[in-house]
Amino acid sequence: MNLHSQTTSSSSNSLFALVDVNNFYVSCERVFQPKLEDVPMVVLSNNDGCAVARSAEVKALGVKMGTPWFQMKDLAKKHGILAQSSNYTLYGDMSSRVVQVLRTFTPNLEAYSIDESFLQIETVLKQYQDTIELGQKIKQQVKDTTGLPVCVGIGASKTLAKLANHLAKKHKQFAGVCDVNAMAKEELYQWMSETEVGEVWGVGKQIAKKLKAQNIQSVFDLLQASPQAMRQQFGVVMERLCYELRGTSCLQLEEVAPAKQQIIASRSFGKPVTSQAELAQSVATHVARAAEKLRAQNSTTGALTVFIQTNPFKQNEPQHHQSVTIPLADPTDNTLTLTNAALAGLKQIYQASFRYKKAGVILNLIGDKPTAQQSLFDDIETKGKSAHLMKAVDEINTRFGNAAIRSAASGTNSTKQEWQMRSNNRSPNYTTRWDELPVAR
DNA sequence: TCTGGGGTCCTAGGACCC
DNA sequence: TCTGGGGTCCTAGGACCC
Repeated sequence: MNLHSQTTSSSSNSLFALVDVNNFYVSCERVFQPKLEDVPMVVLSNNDGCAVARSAEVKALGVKMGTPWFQMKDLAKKHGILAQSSNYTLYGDMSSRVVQVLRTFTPNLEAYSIDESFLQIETVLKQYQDTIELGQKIKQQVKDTTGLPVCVGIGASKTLAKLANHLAKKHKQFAGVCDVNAMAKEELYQWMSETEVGEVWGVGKQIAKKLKAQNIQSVFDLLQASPQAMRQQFGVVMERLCYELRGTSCLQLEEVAPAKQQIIASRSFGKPVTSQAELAQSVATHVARAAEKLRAQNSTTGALTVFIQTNPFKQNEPQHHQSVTIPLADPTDNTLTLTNAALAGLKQIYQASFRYKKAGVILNLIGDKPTAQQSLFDDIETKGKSAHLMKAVDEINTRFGNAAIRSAASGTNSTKQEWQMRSNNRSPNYTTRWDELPVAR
């Protein structure tokens, strides 16, 4: 159907910059409390559970991301490490300010995460002597406008830009800006052989372990591995990654964020919870937050999952991790409707004997009809029997996938049917096939 | 005593269809 | 003993990211 969906686009002359704020949460706190500059510090997760950001001084002490605060208290005392509770509203606001500054350089920007953006810079370059000058300018501009320190990595693919950014952060001689594209091959290979394979974007703990077992230790080793062989062992994502490392860009800039497929709202409890009433209260809160996010992206949801779980770290206590998915007759964004569904679900899975440590809800948006999708459906209806139909269906396919086509082709009940089908664990019997489309021929 | 909260994509395998 | 072939769609789970 869509021949292009599996292929990857490549262009030999793309150039990406990755701009990443250093120790983002810590840096945000320091902007508003300058006295914290140079103070070794961490920012803590909810309930002040564990460190989600560490200042350079703390990283130097070997404290890992996600270390529980109680485990590092001794170290903290010894080195005067300061802990801050997190303030996500503040970080979100600072994040958009940074993006705003970056947009003044180019509109071809992907806000990849709260503290990172990819920029496509081939066309911007003309105005600068070289990439390093551009990088320095970006760095200076962000610092002057927001007070936040950033590093800039540049490369021919997103993966290489990531790697460059890593080098810029880690090695002082780059002064915060590193372009692996402009480097002599020998120098790049030198850096690559000094960098552990686990640093590559997309190579996590598990894969790094397996790679090392076959003596692929460094980024350079991976560069030399055959992409086909890597695909055989680890799948298509890994193959793509190999090409990216070789400078063939396979991952495009995603300037407009695709609509979410899933919205999660969950929290750990400070203390274990045993009563259903207490769980119900937190579940209701989570539903309200999730529904807000849902409306913010102009969607409705066709199903809702509630889950509760015990403390997985308490291995000597009885464990319980239960969830239930509730299909909704009509897709909705109504908080009250969703709350009722969630509480009914909670009732089903709750067991009084357990000490619960976490509760949450997941809105599953597959089967919903966001605004953009709806307009395409309208297109089919109005253009009816013409070639436009196939074109519109094709466009829906590329943009929204098969689920959307089924919805489009089989009418307004499709969502309901789809969820009934899911919950009964049956395959659909209403799937409309290409050759059955009512008006195509 | 105390251990975050989001997300995505891919694959394997089963059910089902013709 | 033999036991189609080609395909879709779903779920669960694994791996990854920040």
